[in-house]
Amino acid sequence: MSGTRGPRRMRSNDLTVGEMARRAGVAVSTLHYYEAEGLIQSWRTEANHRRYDRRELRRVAVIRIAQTLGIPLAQVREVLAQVPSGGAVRKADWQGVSEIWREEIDRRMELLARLRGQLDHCMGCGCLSLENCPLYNPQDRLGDNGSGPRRWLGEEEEREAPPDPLAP
Amino acid sequence: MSGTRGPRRMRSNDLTVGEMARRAGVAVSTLHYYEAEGLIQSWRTEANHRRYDRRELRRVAVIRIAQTLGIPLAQVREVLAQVPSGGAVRKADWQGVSEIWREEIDRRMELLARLRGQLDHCMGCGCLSLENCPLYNPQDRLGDNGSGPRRWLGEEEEREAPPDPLAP
DNA sequence: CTGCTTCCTCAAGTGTACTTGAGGTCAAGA
DNA sequence: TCTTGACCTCAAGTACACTTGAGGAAGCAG
Repeated sequence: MSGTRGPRRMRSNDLTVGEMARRAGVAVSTLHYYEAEGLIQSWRTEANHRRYDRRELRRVAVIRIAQTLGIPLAQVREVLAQVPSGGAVRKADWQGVSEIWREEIDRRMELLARLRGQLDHCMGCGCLSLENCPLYNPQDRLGDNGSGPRRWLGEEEEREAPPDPLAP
Repeated sequence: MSGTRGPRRMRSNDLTVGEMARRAGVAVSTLHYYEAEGLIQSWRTEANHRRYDRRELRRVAVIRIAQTLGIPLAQVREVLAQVPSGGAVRKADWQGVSEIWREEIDRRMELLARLRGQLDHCMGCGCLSLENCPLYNPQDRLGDNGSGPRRWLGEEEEREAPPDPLAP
């Protein structure tokens, strides 16, 4: 009756991986992964099954938001490190996270706005074919740092602080 | 004098890979890669060296813009396919691209704005800990399609059109 | 007790976007 | 002539964010 799919709980109201996965909208394997990466935490039952404090859901939500923004997990981890996983989570902690994220969002919105401007200007007038277009010749080199894919401008800026290649 | 670093050109004013790389702000290997992926084109000298029409620079610029936005190369390829690589490039072609991109940018800006709103609301009031938060429980499943990483919402939307998990 | 589902671990695979390295060609300058 | 630097190809490596698969244990329903 009260348990069409209310499974294997039988003790606290903590969540199983399956429940977490359903509720957070991610795969079970993703939660395993996040845990292995130190982004979320769980305790184990005697049978070695994971149990999650409901507050971990909040963390997963935040991680997902960040992913939507294209923010790498390493950065997410740093930010989340400010909010202790177990124990007394203060609202202020989350508000701190919110503010950091807001800045990130603002930064990206600004970038998008600038990009749109560039598109309108450069494409509209054809100046992309000329050398003085800021998109055309952003920095005279950008492509020789590090291995693997580079995600978004934030990363480059940290390495050698090359002024924003898309600056007006 | 006029050629402190004006190298191996000796015929047309087309660009070598090295020149392209410098001007576009990418690594030579990246240009090789883009070419292999069908995003840009070159012709070869007798020595089998690549030469690029200057217009290819425009393409690289566009690709880079798209990358900044996190748009996968596959999508970029589709869009660029509208603009023939060699031959008569009409300004209208590029304006078409510009418009598609603009939509993309607008979409993303809207998403960012909504995310910011969610952060302010959910984090500020703590509703992420409740089940009726749209971020908290986006779709009840999202994590079981396809392999590999999923980049951004656009991809999911195409697969099964799950209504935007971040809709208000 | 059988069957089903959920869970566990660990290793390996996947997709995207590149980079790195080995081994070699080609042309111009000291 | 020798060396240097730019170029070539092709295979393999790398980073990120996961997923898949093998092999097995736990727990509840009938």
